[in-house]
Amino acid sequence: MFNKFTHHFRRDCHLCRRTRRLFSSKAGANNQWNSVVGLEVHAQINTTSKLFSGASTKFSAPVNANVALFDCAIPGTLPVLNKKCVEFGVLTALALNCRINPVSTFDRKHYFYADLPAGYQITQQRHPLANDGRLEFQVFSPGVHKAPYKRQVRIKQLQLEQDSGKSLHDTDRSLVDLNRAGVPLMEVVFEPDLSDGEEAAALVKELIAILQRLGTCSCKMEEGALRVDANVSINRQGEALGVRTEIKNIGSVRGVAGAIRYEIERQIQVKESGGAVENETRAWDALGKVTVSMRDKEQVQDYRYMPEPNLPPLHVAMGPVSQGCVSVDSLKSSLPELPEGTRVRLRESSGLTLEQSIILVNDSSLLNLFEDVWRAKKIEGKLLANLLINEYTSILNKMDLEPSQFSFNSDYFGEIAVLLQNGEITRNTVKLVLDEIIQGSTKRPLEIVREKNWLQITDEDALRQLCQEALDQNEKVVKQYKGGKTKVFKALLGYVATKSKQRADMKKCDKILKELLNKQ
RNA sequence: UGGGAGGUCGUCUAACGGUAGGACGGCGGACUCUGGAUCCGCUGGUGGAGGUUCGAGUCCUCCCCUCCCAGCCA
Repeated sequence: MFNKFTHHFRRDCHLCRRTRRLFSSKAGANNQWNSVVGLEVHAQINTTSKLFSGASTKFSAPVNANVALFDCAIPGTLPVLNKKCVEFGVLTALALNCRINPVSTFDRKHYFYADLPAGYQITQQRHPLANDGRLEFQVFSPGVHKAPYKRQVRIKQLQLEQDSGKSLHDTDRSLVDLNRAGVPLMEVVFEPDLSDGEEAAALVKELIAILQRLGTCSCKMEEGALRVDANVSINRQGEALGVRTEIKNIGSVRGVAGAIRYEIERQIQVKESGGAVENETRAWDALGKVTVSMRDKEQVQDYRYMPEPNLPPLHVAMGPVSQGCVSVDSLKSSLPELPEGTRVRLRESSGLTLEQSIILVNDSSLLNLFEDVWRAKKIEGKLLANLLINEYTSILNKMDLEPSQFSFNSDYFGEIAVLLQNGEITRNTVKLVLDEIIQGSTKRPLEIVREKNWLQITDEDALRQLCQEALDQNEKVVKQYKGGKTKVFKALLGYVATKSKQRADMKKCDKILKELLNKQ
């Protein structure tokens, strides 16, 4: 079930350098180790008010501005469950193919810390909102894995819980900000079905894409709206699973891959040198690119779980009669198309490649533009996708714009694509026309092309004339070519391209030039 | 981690998307020759993987690395 862990040596990889250094005295090859990775994801639910109080969840509010009496545990205050949180939780669980539990319950998880005024966190330990999901995702990391491949991970459970407050440590004192206390959280617990950091990062990316499509979480990791903890262990092929460590403080998708990659290597080194991996919590240090043991988490603490007496069991309606409960059926029917569904559809009905479908789904602006043009014009999908991914993105980059910051007229874009598809303009001209329009021209592409005389030159005689001129004007290069240095052929083509102002049909020129050279 | 700037022979530095050049170093040779001089020749490079293109150092995606500024570390 688990893939063999292999890490390909790269000279410029710091990890490889480190590994090689530490292994230098050992004959240890690391390729007989399996690595097993599981994730726990905390996602803040995208509601305007908190899980059990009416306080705002706004991120950048002044310190302690979003605190209801309940949030600071004033005696006598009671929790009131936010229905929206349940709906979003169920919606998310459905998207993750979970089994929704008709009845779930809340528990108190006790621990002592300054930013937890009640002394306990309300969570769903014993009977969570949903169980037993599964998610398929593509692992696409060019430069690490050659080709994209598919992976499936099981979801153990999805539960609702409160976020804690935040402590700010000064040099001589600590301050507490309770704005985050009670913010709704969905905790998604994945089964350890992954085998390396790249897969884990790909899973997090897919989860982010899904949550954003559903609108149930902003997924801004830099704001802590989505936090990932990873469990990592290694074992020899065929043997029992190893002792696992838990990694916290992973602040980015890249960090997910980096932290797990490092931790696997670290555990291999520990075991290869005769040591034992400890069951401990480690923190990812993104600067030093290492995981370090968190001393304060050394003692296993007893959370003293107990049922939350102030909240009744949570019922959700499974059938057609909802009786005021959250209705699973109606949420199910409101599920939008999920990212993987879009990718499959793009491949099957528009003929895109796997990579094209992944890139478009990663950017909703590009995707929308693609869909609009695709619906309106008869254009080959691959050609259109490449145009968007390469030429269009290139121009936006040059202007320092994100795709979402510019709204390109899809009608005009379609016209450009048709012009290219029909061979009326060259790919170089496509960029020029795109540029004109982004710079503010409101004319139709066809009009621009006509006005500027940018139509492609395909006439054989005209091209032959251009090619002959290239030979006549570049005797030295021709001599080099005849002498066997055939790569100078590019220089001759370049002459033609420049002379024609990039309007020549270069495929034809390539053929004609070769003919002329062989004739001489 | 975020924002900014970068990554081409060992080093420095060029190449509207069209033959990857030059300088220094290194190696070899020449100069009737001991010069730390001069000249000639050779050596050697696009951080990585995919993609677009007739053609990629240059365009697209992702990854890696370096520098600057600001953070973070219940």
